[in-house]
Amino acid sequence: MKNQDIKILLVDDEPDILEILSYNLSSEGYQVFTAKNGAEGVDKATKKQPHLIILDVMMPEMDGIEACEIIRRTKGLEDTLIAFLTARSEDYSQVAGFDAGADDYITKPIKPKVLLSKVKALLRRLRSEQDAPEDILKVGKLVINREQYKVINNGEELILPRKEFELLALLASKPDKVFKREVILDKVWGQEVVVGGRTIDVHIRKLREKIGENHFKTVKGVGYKYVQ
Amino acid sequence: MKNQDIKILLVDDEPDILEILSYNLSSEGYQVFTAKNGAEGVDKATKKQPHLIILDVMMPEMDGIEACEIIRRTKGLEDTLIAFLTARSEDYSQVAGFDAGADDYITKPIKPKVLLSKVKALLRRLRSEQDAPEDILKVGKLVINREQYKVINNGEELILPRKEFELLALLASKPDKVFKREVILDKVWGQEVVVGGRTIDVHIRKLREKIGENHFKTVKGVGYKYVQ
DNA sequence: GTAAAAGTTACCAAAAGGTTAACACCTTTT
DNA sequence: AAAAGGTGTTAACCTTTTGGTAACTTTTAC
Repeated sequence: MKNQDIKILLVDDEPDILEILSYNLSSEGYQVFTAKNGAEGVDKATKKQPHLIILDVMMPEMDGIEACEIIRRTKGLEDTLIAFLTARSEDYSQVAGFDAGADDYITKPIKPKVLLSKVKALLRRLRSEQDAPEDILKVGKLVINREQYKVINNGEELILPRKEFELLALLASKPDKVFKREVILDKVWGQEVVVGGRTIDVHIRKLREKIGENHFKTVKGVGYKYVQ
Repeated sequence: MKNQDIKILLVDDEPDILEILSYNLSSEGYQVFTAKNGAEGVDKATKKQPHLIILDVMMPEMDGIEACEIIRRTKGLEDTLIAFLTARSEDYSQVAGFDAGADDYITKPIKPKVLLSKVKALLRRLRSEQDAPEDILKVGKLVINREQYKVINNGEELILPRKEFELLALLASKPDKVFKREVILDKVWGQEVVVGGRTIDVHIRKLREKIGENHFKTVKGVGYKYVQ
């Protein structure tokens, strides 16, 4: 995404601050909108759907924290980035602000360089961020990262093919539990798919080769289990 | 377990971070302790026995990974949950950290929502490990784990073939109750299967060999029962 | 004492799983 | 476009485990 496509909303009651920020951000190519108080800020946020909102904490009538809370509860704006503008001394507001859902702080007096680097950092996050808590499974020396489709065994990073990964993830999700062959087929292959009688075995074989022979126990007539 | 009963230790050299984390966790009701460096962290961990430790990776003197390794080797803290605080980019440390025994990662900059959901997820693990109702049957010195298809008799672990396991599980499910031969056939073999007249006897014989002669009483003309 | 029921043992066939190689089918690289 | 490589599956063959039976002995109940 280019800077020209990025919308930033500034909310502050001091026209000087608005002007300084606006100038600096505009000259980097960002689309800049402004609002003079919290209420107007909320209104413009809804209408313009900005990517980033820079909110002064101290404002008459509706302060930044209150505005932030409203924005966070507004549909379509839950994931909008919000940075607070605050005087360095106002320590209390930092805490309260993070609680309200702030993503970062910009302290006054504003240094253009710092401002721009913070904005860039925040927008970088916008691109990469997935808010879902990471899906990590750890069993002994084995770490399975479902999000990254990656396995670390004894500190060694492995990339497994999908079926092997899913089979491993299933078995390791409950160490020691025996998973019946039918359950494995259901969870890894899906209930409609029909595969031969040796298919699971072959995949187990590959996992034993890669992760270690002794981690996969066979329970004859039932299925397999993962043990540490 | 209520939040008031849960102890969380924060270890970071930056007072700001400690304050933000502390504020957010306290307001959820958790008991929060803090330490300013790795050494102090290890010390407080030993004294306070927290349920969860949030450790900054980058700290002067003793870093988080070193502290983690020490904690993992400390008696009584082997099962404490440990989460690392790390900058998103430091990918290498993820590998090293998991190797050192970390349970999860929290990336900076810290979003209170993400932090709290991660903490909740981790603590959910703590709870489910403790009070998950496992499929375990205990009869005297005999422990039958249906989920793991495993039997422990007098502390000795046995792996029984399926038919023997199921026969034992059936009889032990109601100690002293006599199971008629027809009932045993029905439950263990299934109603369609036809087997010879000595089949059950042979399996009982094998169980007597493995579990102990005197636990299996014959009731002539009726069936068998398991007694302690 | 006798017949029915259960115990015992050894043996065997079937079942289950292990192993390997080959194959179609993709995807990526050249 | 061809070559190379990866993936998922199957077929064929091998090994081990298992479940069951036959044949015989012992115990129990009447």
